[in-house]
Amino acid sequence: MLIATWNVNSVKQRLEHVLRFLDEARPDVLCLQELKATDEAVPALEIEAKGYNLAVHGQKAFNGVAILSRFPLSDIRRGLPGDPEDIQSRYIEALVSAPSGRVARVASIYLPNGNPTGTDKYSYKLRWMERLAGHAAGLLRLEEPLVLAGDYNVIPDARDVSNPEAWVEDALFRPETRSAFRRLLGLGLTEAVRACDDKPGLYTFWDYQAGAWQKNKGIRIDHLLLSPQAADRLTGTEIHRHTRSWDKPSDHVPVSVTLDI
DNA sequence: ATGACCTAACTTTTAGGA
Repeated sequence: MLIATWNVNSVKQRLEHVLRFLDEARPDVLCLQELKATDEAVPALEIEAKGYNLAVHGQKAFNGVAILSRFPLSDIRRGLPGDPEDIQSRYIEALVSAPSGRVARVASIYLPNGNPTGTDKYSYKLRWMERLAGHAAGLLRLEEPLVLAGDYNVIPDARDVSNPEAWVEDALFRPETRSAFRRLLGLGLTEAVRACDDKPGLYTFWDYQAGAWQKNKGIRIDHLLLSPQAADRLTGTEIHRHTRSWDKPSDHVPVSVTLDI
């Protein structure tokens, strides 16, 4: 089972890119973030015409997440539990049933950016990460293949950024942020890309500004976290960097895992 | 070169992103 995640920075602006990726990579499941569209505004017919089922948690103008799947979806949950006041659409999960009869539970996550630090935006990010840890702990007790995929807005390590000195005060790289990410891993989750490759300079995002792509000034912030039952079946990962050179690209590229499910 | 972008919206400027 090939499971991919991609922050598309507007699903309406990026529809042709999404359809092209579905044709090229043939993912069984694709998690999308930053739809920047309401449920009704997501181009469902075009996606379904490619043979995908669609579960959406949209929002006007900002945020918005979705799960696309070639296999049936059930147990769809919209919104991260833990704060009834939180109306931002940043979390959706579903149970994917493969033809083999095996299942995988998959979540599409758009973790808050948190900048600037020292504001309520940063405390919201840290609170959101604590809520995610609480929810993940519950999911792990199900002891099933689980993939928490998305834009975490976390640079886990200095080797995941081209110029770490410039990022030390940034909400994506601050010690508290990285510590919260490590706590998530400490629950028993495996970060898929690092389970397969420890090279520095694996990036998933390059800013639109200042020629970041041309200079390869990237950061790695899009991750797939696996339960033990998923990690046991991990056979490979891929960062689909070539999509960053497409015309009018997203600033993020897709990342995928292959699981023997 | 302390430069340089992109998106949505009750749009012609502002907020949010990372």
